[in-house]
Amino acid sequence: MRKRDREATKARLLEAARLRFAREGYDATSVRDIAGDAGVDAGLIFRYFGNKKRLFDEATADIPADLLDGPEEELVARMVRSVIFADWTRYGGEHPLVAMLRSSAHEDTRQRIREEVCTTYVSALENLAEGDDAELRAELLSAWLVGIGILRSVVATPALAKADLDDLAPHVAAVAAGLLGRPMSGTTDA
Amino acid sequence: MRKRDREATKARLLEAARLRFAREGYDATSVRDIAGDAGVDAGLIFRYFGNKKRLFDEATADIPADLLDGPEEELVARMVRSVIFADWTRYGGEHPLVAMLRSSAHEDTRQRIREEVCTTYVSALENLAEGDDAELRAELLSAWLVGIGILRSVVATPALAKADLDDLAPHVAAVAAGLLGRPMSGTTDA
Amino acid sequence: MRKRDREATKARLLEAARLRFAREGYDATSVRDIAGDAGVDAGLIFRYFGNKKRLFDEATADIPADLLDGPEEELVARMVRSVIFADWTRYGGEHPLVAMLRSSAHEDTRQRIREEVCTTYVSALENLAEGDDAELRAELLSAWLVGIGILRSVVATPALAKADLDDLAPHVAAVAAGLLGRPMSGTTDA
Amino acid sequence: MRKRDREATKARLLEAARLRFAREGYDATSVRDIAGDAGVDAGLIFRYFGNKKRLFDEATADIPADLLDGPEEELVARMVRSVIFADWTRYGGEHPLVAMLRSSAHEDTRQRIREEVCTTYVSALENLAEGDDAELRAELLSAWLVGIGILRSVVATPALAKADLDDLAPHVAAVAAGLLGRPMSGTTDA
DNA sequence: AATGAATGAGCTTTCATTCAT
DNA sequence: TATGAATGAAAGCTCATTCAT
Repeated sequence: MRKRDREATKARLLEAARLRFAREGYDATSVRDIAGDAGVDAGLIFRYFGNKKRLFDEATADIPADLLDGPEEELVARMVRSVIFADWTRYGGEHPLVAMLRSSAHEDTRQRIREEVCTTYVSALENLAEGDDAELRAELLSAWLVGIGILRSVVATPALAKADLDDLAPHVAAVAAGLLGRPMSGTTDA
Repeated sequence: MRKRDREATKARLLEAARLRFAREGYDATSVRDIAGDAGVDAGLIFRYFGNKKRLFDEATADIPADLLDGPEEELVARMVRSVIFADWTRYGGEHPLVAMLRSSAHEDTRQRIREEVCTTYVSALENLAEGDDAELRAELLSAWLVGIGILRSVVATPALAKADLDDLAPHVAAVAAGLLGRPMSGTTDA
Repeated sequence: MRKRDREATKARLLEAARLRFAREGYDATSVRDIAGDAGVDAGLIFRYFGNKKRLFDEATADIPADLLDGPEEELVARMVRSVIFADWTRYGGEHPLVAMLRSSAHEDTRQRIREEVCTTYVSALENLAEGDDAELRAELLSAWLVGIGILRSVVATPALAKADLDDLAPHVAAVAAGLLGRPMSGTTDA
Repeated sequence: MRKRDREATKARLLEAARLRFAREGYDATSVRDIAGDAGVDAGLIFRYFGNKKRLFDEATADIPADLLDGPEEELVARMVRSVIFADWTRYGGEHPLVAMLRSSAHEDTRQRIREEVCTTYVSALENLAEGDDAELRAELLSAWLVGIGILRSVVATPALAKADLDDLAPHVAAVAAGLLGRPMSGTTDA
């Protein structure tokens, strides 16, 4: 029996859910796993969140988006940092989008990923792209970010897994410039 | 006659397994689904393959690799074509790697994807990259391919979903050149 | 004041319990339903009544019995009126006995129905029956009343569901007379 | 492990289901109870019947109706015999309709009872009733049969519980004649 | 060797009930 | 005392897997 503090318990359940869902995906995670991690009874999940799906939605709902704060030419660099160097401890060390891709068997989840990718990444990049087919180029750049996230944390290829932001900087600059048609910085100030 | 049937049945099971696993992922696919698709009893899966996991491994083992046939400067273009335009009917229309990522909840699968990505894509690209950190650059390019495959078929972002090879050609050339440090073609002959 | 509230809350819980149990039966009614209807926390049910079963017993304990007030020859007519035309709003519009039959899965409840039927209906009718096997005839008449209640409100057969007391009057007189061996009225004064 | 005979197992499950549902009602019966009674695993219920509700429907579907075979004036007597003296061992010793009333919390079941009562009892009796409001009188007689069944086996009132067909014969004749407006026999040949 | 009946563990979810505050 | 957080035992149902025939 726990601290009998509703908000704290909800928070612990969300925390545990985030980690499990991120690491193992929706189907491979049972509500008992999550409740066990949180140290409470599984029944509380249903009392507090209604059902497993809603817990998932709530647990993966808080993708932060402060990407727009800062100089335009550093946007891509900020995105790379966000995708692979930010502290996503709560999502098992991975970017939430990469984590959610684990659960992409369900169309619902795919739709949420799509919206997230489009509103957060593609639309921001689209504004920077010169010329026509800006949307396509923005998506191609987003694809790169997603691919980097996956290769680094899901697949764990050797070089990417141990690279740091400085290692990536020149390549970020090169690819971003090539796709957006304008010079971009590979590093960030922060 | 007996042997024939056995082999034919195994083949049908593998075929069905490939499609189901690709489209719905490992967890969301039941052995009964697969057996049903193949028109045989589920018991045969255990007789022939031992268990579900081994069926999965066998079903996803045949990623073909004729990528090296052809001019070097078209390698990346061939890879893009392979990732998103080849006829992966047997894998539900997606590249096998993308399909396998659906089932990446299990470390086993991740390992297999890693091996595949490294031996087939990274190593081939590494040979083309000039200068040091060739491996990292090869991985970054592989990441792009993987990301494109995912955004196109899993996430289905609008522009990528309807792009064809010609739309991508100039961007392929630009990015590949930027990362590999040498001029690359965006199209293929074939 | 404290006591007042406690009593008022108990009363509201009993009220809500009566309706739910009557309409949906014991098993299909949850203590949270009842507490919700009464606007209080479910815990109070256990504080006040001990457990669900005792709440049920208490909620269904007050079957009124003013059937004996009035002329003897109108007794059966009064019973019919009581069974199907009285205002059993508190029991979901049905006679409490019919409502309790919904919960007759438990022997306890059956016993309580038996006592109620025997003390309230059978014994009153037995006094009116001429000749021997008076008890049997009284029970047969009680059976009719129960059957009418059930067909009317549980099963909802078409003719009975829309009949009023006048439609039934001649048949009540005929059957009562046939079973009791003496002339009975089919209508009541009230 | 049992005899590995699908039909025999299905039959045993239906048998066990009939008894449990009849005695305890739908809600109070668990699929594990039924499977336990039948000596097999509960999973088979879902394999063979789909779900609990369909098992219930199938288990209670076989209400026989040979009531029309025989002389018209003995119809009511045959019905009484059917309701309370036939060997309903498979339904826990009660007439299936009475047994189904235990599960009348669900509108589905009520509807099935209504149809059964109307097509089997009311319509047969309606043909015998003279004059107008024949339907109402047929329903009133059906109500009596239902009431008798309930008082005898659910409530178990003393006189009815130990009566035999001969004890009831004169009363059957009297009530049937009173409601149908024509002489009826209280006994049957068979 | 092949079929499909049977199994049992585990899933999400509900519910009566307890107990800390 | 009263609130509501927490619990644990079931419930219906699915699934990979085994094994008699």
